[in-house]
Amino acid sequence: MSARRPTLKETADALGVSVSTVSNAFNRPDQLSRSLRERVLAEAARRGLSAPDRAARSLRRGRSVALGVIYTDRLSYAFSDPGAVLVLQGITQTCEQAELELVLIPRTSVASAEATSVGRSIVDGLIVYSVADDDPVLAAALTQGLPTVVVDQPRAAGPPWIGIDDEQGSRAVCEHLVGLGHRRLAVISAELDRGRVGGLANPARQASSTFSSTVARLRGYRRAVEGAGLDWSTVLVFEAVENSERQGHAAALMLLKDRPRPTALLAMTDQLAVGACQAARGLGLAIPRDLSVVGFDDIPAAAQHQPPLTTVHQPHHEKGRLAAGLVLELVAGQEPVAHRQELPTALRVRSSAAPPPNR
Amino acid sequence: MSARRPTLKETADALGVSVSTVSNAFNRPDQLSRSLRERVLAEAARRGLSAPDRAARSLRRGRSVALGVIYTDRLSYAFSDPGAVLVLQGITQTCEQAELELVLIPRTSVASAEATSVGRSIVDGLIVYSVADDDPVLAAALTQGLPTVVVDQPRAAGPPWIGIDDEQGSRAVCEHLVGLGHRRLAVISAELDRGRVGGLANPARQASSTFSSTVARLRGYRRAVEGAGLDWSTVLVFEAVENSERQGHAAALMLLKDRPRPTALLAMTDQLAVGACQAARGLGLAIPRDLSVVGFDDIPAAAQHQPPLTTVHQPHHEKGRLAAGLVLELVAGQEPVAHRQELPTALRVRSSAAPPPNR
DNA sequence: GTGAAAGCGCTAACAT
DNA sequence: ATGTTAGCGCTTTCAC
Repeated sequence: MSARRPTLKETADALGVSVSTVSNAFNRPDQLSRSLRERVLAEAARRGLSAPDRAARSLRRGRSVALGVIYTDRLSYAFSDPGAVLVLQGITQTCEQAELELVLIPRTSVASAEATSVGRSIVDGLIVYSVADDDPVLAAALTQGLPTVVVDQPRAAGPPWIGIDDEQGSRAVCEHLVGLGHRRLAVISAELDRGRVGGLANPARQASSTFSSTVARLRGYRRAVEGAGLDWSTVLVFEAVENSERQGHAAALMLLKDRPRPTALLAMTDQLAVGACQAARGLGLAIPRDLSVVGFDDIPAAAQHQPPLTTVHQPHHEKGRLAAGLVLELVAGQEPVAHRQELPTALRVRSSAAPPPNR
Repeated sequence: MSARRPTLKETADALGVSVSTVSNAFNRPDQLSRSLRERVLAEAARRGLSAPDRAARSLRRGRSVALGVIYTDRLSYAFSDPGAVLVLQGITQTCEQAELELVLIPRTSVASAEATSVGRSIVDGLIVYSVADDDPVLAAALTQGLPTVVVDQPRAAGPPWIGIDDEQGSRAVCEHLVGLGHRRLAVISAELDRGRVGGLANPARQASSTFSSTVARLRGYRRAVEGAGLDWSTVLVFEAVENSERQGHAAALMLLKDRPRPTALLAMTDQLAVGACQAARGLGLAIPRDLSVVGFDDIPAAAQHQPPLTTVHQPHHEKGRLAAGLVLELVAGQEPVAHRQELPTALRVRSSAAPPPNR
């Protein structure tokens, strides 16, 4: 690995021209004669200089050619969440078209100032994806004046926002269950706050949640439950500490201990639902005969699952595409057409939910 | 969105101290008194300056705090390939631990000099993942002296390499099929070259492939076929132009037209295999009764598939982790312990392959 | 413990 | 059509 990166100046000196000529050869072909430009580019290539240094260019121009993404907590989790992968794909697609790099920014564990750093010049705009209401990263980005859009959470954020109507979606699945005749329900919830306590969460803890999508979905369930004349306080809520089948499994095991046993499980994500199904099966319960399980997200695996999961569809890919497009508008200095875009969800009735047993 | 990003100088002036003091407050806490540091940091925070400008810092220091990834062709495809997603997750995990950003670098369609640009200072190291032998991007990175490691392809690359023994893996599945009694085989191949012609590929075209993993897998199949005393030229090879179920579907439709009909399909990826299964089913063929189908990769969906896919397992996640670790060593200036790491594959016998019918 | 000054590599305004 | 020049915002000796 050689030491120094070739520079414009070097190339210029070798050719006996000025740096700006070399710079122009790269940036403004029309500013010099065709032949000179070719000579310059050839010499540059020979020296391994395929383009001007990015850091210097960014510093000088005051902007880079990249978008950043910040995801809740551990960045690597984004890749184990099929929904997040689709969102990222949508974002990437837009970046690709705009020939922009995509910078995945990890959250450092340390709570230093550095930790919330999202300096301009390394990215021109930022997508803050699914972050807690009290996450300092949003404020940091905003005070820096970095063009920022929020995806999903926090819902109440000041900057442009793209997400779905979580409450409506969760209410729809829950009403479906209630409509089927279920009266004993239990919820497998996503994270309630950054503390991620996990386990059974009483109403007080539910109320203190700082993940606004979680809050909204919980509210949707609750509305449906109370709409059916049932008492929300009888509905057990288990907080999963991460979106994984493992947690869904653990949650179901816990919830199914309750007596009389719930006849339906409302999982806040499909992955949690899948894990719950496994747990139920391990307990000898057939789905949907002995137990109904519904999810949320409609990840690709939901339809493949046995039995196919009844769930709430949301346009992940679209969400990503639109979010990236919105940041681009912001970066370009345009006033975005739509400051808040709430994308529709749709109940997907498949076969993991059926009327409760012995009825 | 405010105009300018706050600077160290501004903060320094407001406080009546020098820029270097502010810089020290961020970078070398021990260089100033505790109280001054606190005052500085407070003032900085008030101005929305959470950290020094990244571009300026990178320029000055000669390095950034990021790794880059370049993936074949369209970056967004990486997110629709479950194997690639796992590799990215592995990479991300290592980045996270090292508190490094991950830059996904799109390939620009234009074949300009700019297109192959991977300037230092925006990334400290580069992972070139699954790229054609003749892809100019590798040479560009190398002549720039950017610490680079290759994952999967090209296999013969000069820089450190991490991948699997493709030939051994494909040979193993194919021998499995031959051992089951299959004599009429057909192959659904991954891309043969950057041109991506698609469709049936004769031996000449097969031989001209510039994707070295594809070449190796093809060779593995061939060895197994010839090892059984069969003639490779009777084995139809269909080139898929992308790794998708769709292409697998199209390929199978084509290959199953041949008479006598193949009794087994060797798909070079699980996604192609899944698509092939769908096509076969559409033709009224039961798997594995009427047709055996095997894949490669052992993506998570392979085991979930109906029927569970017989395939070749490879450690995607591990590959990503190790690759990122290797770049890190290079960046640190260390001579890497292992310059070439060939990770093991393992045949996973499940139920999508069985003895051929009427035998 | 704090400040002054040089310069990282580049671009863009201005000269020629 | 090409060159000169002044910084972009920061880090880092080196003085004090």
